[in-house]
Amino acid sequence: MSALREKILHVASDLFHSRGINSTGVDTIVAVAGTTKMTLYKYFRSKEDLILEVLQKGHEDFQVWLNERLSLNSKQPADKIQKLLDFIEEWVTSPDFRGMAFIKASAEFPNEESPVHKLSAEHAKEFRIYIAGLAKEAGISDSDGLALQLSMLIEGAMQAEQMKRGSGAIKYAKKAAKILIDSAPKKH
Amino acid sequence: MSALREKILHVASDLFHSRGINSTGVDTIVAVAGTTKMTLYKYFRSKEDLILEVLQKGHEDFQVWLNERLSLNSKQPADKIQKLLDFIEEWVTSPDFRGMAFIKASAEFPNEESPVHKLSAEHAKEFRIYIAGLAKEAGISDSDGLALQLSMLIEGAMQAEQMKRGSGAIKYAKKAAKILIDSAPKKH
DNA sequence: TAATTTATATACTAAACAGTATAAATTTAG
DNA sequence: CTAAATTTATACTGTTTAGTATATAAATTA
Repeated sequence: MSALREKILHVASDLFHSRGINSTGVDTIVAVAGTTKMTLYKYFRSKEDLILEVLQKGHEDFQVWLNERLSLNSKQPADKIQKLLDFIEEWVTSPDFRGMAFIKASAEFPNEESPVHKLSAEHAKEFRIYIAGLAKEAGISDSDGLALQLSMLIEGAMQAEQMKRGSGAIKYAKKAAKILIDSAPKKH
Repeated sequence: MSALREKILHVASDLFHSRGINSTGVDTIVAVAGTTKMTLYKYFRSKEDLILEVLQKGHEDFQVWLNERLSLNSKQPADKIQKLLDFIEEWVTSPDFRGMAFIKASAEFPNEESPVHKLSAEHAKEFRIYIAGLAKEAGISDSDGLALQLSMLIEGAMQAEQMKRGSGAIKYAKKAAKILIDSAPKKH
C-alpha cells in the first residue's frame, strides 16, 4: 500500500490516456510522478506489468462505480437495465473521461497473443457479462443477445465521444438503447 | 504511379494493422517491402505522412467498395439502408479484416491536435454522413440521428470482431439495426 | 552509346527506449 | 541512538527510433 506505487499507477493511467501507451516512456512516467526508475522497477517488474495493472485497476474502478450507481438508484432489479445508459452518459460526459481503456489498449496491442490484448478482451467480455446480468434480472429472454447489442452501442458511443468531445452521440445511443430494450422479448 | 510506392503503402497498412502503428518502425516497413529507407523517404516526407496516406487510401478503398456493393445490389434507393449491414457483415467477416483503421489510429494518437487524430475523426464523420445519405434516401425523418445510431452500432461491432475473431457480434448488430431502422419515423 | 533518372547499399547522427548497477541519502523501526 | 529498509541521484548498457549523407549500381530515355 505504498503511496508512491499508487502515484505511479495514477500518473501512468493519465499519460496512457492522453499520449497513448506505446508513446509513453517510463522516463516520462517517473518524471511526472516525481520519482525515479529504480523505484518504479521496485514495484513493477516491467513496463508491460505496469500497463496490465493500470488496465486492471481502471476496469475494476469503473465496474465498482457503475454497480454502486445502479444499486443505489434502482428500486427494482428490472429498472437497472433501463438506467444503465443514464450512468454511462454520466461517466462519458464527465470532464475526465478519455475513452474506454480496453478499446484503446487492444488497438495498440493488436496481436491476440499479447498479454495486454488478452486482458483487454477479458475486460470487454466481463462488461458484456455484467450487462447480460442486468438483462436477465429484467426478464429478457435472450439476455446475452441484448447485452451484446447494448455493449456494441455503448462502445460505439464512447468511441464517438472520445474522438470528438461533446459530440452528443450518447443522447442518440440512449434512444436506441430504449428501443432495443423495449422491443426485446421477455419471459412468460 | 511507382509500383514501389504502392508496395510501401500496402506493406505499411498490413504492419500497422497487425503490430500497431507506433510499434512499427520504418526499418521494418522497408525490410518487408524489400526496399530501403532512402526510397521510402523519396516518396514520403516523414513517417507521419506515410501514416496519413495509408489511412486515406484505406478509407477511400472502403467507401468505394461499400458504395459499389450497395449500388449494384439495390433496386430502389430506399433498399440501401436495409442492406447496409449485410455488406458490413461481408466486410467484417472476410479473412483479411483487421479492424477499422480510423478507430485504431485515433487510439494510438489521442491528442486532438495530432494530424493523424484529425484525419481519423474526419473519416469517422464522412462515414456517418454517408449513412445519413442512405437514411435520407429511405425517407427517414431524423436521418442524421439514425445514421449516428447505426454508426455507433457498426463501430462497436467492428470493435468486438477485431477483439475476438468469429465472435458473431455482427449477427446481433444486424438484428438491432433492423429494429432501429424499422422504428425510425418516416416523412409524410 | 551517352545522359539522366531511379534505386540500392552502407554507414552514420542524435535522440529515445527499457532496464540495471552502484552508492549516497533519507526514512522507519527497534 | 543505532540498525535496517526504502528512496534517490547518477550514470550506465545495449537496442531501437526517425531521418540523412554519400557514393554506387541499375534502369530508363535520348
